[in-house]
Amino acid sequence: VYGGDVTGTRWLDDDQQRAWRSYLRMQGKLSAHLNRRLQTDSDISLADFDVLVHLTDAEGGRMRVLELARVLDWEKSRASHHLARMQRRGLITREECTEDKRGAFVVLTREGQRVIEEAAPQHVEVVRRVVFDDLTPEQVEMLTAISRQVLDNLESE
Amino acid sequence: VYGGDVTGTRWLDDDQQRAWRSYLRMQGKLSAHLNRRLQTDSDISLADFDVLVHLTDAEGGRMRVLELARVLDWEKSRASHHLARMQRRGLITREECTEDKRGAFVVLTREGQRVIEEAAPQHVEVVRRVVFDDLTPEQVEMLTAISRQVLDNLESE
DNA sequence: TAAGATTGACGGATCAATCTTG
DNA sequence: CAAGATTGATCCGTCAATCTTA
Repeated sequence: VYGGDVTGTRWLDDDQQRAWRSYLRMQGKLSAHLNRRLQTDSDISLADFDVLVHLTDAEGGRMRVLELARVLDWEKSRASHHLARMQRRGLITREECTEDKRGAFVVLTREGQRVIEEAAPQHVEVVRRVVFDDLTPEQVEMLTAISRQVLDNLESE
Repeated sequence: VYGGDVTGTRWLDDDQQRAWRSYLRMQGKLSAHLNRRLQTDSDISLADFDVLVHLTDAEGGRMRVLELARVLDWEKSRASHHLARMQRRGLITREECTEDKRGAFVVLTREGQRVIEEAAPQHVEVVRRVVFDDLTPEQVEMLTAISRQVLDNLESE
């Protein structure tokens, strides 16, 4: 379809089609792989991982729900549902916010800390091996440039 | 976390971290955007789109379920569930396979055909505008190379 | 009324179990 | 038993509605 020709639409040329199909295939397989590894190695999802990473980086291992949603680029309801599941599994807790009684803090538990410390090195190792070990510095730079260009274009859509 | 330094793990260097974070952000926003546009413009998901595209390209608009799952790189149960939903919405039908009575054909309906013909040009337009219009031919080539390298590495994991 | 957050309903994805035909 | 396919349970993500406090 990306290369058809029926109407006046401007389709993709051959190189662009090749790039687009490779990208789609790669991104699907890569995220599936990272998720699977994280799940089998550390019993968490990529989403759990991201939450734990951000909490670890935050002062006192605590963050407001909306702040977390903002940095992760998640809808607030997604954050709420996800945090509820993580709380059930003992990875985080909630604490009430005394200054603003509408708000809530998300707090990393001991167990959550243990899990992320175990998971992070293995995860980075996989990312390095699968993505970066065989890319030249020039390709790495280009990947950044391309991603940023696309992000820019998305902003102005 | 991708840049921490606690154990003997080899972490990512600054350029790699920058590239990885940009990529993750880009891929999340891009797929969200494409899905949202397809949903609001044509009332289908990206997954529906892919199914319809492959059926359109197939002889007689018909394909075996497992064949479809293979080209889309989906689990067979995902295919089954997804096709059931698409059938409920009238986009496809199932026909029994006379040669091998275990199997089933998935067939594009008139409505499915109408929908994909309406959706495709708009979708390609968005992809071109958001991804390709501002990339140099060199960057397009590099995107293909990077994607293929990562796919290769995934094969041998 | 708006901001911070949770809830419920529903479509989507995965896994294991199942059913039917080869 | 294996291959083609469906089903049910369960988890995830989105949307709209809701609840509470500012």
